[in-house]
Amino acid sequence: VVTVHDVARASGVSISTVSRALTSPLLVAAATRERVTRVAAELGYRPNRAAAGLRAGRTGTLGLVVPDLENPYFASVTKGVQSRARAAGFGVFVVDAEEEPDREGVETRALLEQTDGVVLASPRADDEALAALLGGVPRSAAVLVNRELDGVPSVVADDVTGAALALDHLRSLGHRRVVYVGGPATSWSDRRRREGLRAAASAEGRGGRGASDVDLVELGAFRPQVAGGYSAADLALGTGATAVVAYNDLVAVGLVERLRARGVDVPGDVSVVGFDDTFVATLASPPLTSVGTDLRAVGAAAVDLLVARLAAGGEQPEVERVVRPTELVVRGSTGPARAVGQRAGARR
Amino acid sequence: VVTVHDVARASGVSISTVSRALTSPLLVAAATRERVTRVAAELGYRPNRAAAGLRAGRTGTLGLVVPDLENPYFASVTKGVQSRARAAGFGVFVVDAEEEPDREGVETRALLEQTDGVVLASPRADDEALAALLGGVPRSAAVLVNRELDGVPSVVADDVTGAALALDHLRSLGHRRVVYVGGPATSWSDRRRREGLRAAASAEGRGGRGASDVDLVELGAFRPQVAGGYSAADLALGTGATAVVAYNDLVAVGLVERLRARGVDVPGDVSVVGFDDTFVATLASPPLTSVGTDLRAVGAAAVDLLVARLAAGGEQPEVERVVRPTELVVRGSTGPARAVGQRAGARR
DNA sequence: ATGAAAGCGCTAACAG
DNA sequence: CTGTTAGCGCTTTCAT
Repeated sequence: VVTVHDVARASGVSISTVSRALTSPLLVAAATRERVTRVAAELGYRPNRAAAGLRAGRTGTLGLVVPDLENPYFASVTKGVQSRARAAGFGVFVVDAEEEPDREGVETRALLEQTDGVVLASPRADDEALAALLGGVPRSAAVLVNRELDGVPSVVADDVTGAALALDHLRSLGHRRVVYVGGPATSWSDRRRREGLRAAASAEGRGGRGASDVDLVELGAFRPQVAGGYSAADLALGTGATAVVAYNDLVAVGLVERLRARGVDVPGDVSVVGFDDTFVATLASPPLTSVGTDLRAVGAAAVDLLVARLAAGGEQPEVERVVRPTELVVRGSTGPARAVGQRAGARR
Repeated sequence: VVTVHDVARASGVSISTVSRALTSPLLVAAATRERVTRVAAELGYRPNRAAAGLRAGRTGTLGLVVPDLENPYFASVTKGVQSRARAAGFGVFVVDAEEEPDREGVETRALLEQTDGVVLASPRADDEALAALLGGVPRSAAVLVNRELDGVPSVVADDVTGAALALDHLRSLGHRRVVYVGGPATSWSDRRRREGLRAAASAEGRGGRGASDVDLVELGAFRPQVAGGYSAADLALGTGATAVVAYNDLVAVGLVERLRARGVDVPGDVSVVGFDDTFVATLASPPLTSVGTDLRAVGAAAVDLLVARLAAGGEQPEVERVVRPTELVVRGSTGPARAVGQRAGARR
């Protein structure tokens, strides 16, 4: 392995000049800098991050904790974090907490001490535990993704608006009774999505009829998986709603599956809207209308926040809350509401 | 941050004893060891990996390079690597090479020097470049996943057998003309899958009719995405085959999509088999029959290999090649071959 | 069995 | 602008 000493010897300067030439180019004469840089390249010198960090107090590393890497949602966030971090010169320690709040806590704590900062995506811990975890963060910084907490910078998608978009879309298709198949009670986004739906449902429609014209029925906590949607389908159908908004794309897929099995056509008889707009939405049949956001951009924004705080050093900027726009992507799973009583019976 | 010094002071011993008590328990008196351990826990001491590695020459870190984190295949491998590495006390640097061979090379090289070892999943580089990259690996170890190369330990799925299973399955359903919609020409697994299909096609059927009873038609390189399958569908149909084996699940989904759009029923008119058995296979409609392997186990096995080599130190064990079993998961996309001429015309 | 001391590779004062 | 000198936190001889 080639070290600063090798480069120093080969270019006839001291090791500190090598270090400076490579990390603070402005502090060394142009000629020297150029020579050192060239020699370093020739020798294939690569600074040892661990050593650099040990002395400088930084590690050049960021941590990322996600609940489940196999979930496309987090895969995208991870990709965004990874990519932006690399561009900023940081390596990324990725940890999969396997949906366990305890592991999440332990791993986050460990990362906070071994990295310059950590991105915590959709933490499963409750507010109290989270506050305790991130409370006395000294030199390391933490940024939340898809979750907000007092005093902690965060990047979230504008789910409230997104949910409203979904409801307005259904309203414009003539749906007057919409059911929401919700996710885990502890889910922060679930709360936001409900909020948005309620607000949009109680607001006047575009038609300006003066009073709310859409009934919103909210269903309880279902598992955020295909199985959850499958389980919820009969209940949803029983409400007499002509449209369903699902907690996420997977739930939507489960809903569609069960509805079809019962002979209910989507979108002919019932429209279904998903959330997150992961590639699952495009794969499903029919392809799902879904509310999504650019998840890689979310991850990248989180890194930006982190890097900004690190660069700021002592004088921390005020706690920033980035809200990324959401958009409704209309695909084949939503269509005009069928007039009441017009629904076809079970087929097949 | 609490360091060895703090623990040493609080427990009345020297820092070297603390270090030993925590890393080589056998070298210190039971009583001392216990006290130090307890104090360390009370103080919430967490060893600084960078510092430990600097002196000891290890980093306690593994690297993982994948072509695309959003690809469910690699998401699973990553999960397996992450999980096993953690269990073995290693952190994992994850790098997404974004399908670019150049970045792959650069990142791998960087990781090789900053970590104790790296797992290289499905490298896109050709044999030559790969050999150059991994050739003079000094102290760091490298393990390949889903790829083999002389002198480098690897973990691969038994795609040859898997492909044969798929073909036998189709044969048993009465299919006598099967088309393979292949992936990128540079893909190592593509070659193995073709091999397996050819071998099975040219072998006698279960019926022991003495001569090959299945025609295998191989189609050229298609993009390993849904779009690739969509593009290949018409060509595949034109061969007169009653069954299609796709390079992977995504391609299979694209095939099904286009076939259906043309009024060809799956599996009624044509059977389709995917590869990898990612969750895409379960989400598709109909759910895909697919050849898969436990990808998390693949990732875990790669870490095992790496850790074993690291533990071995000087006397490196011989180059191991782990071949993980594949299995055929039969779902709704395959069915009995329809008698010739019986295929229904375009519907809908 | 334990302590003292010497660095791992690098950066950050501190002097020139 | 550049060289010298201390260490960062830890492991590991080398003594004892």
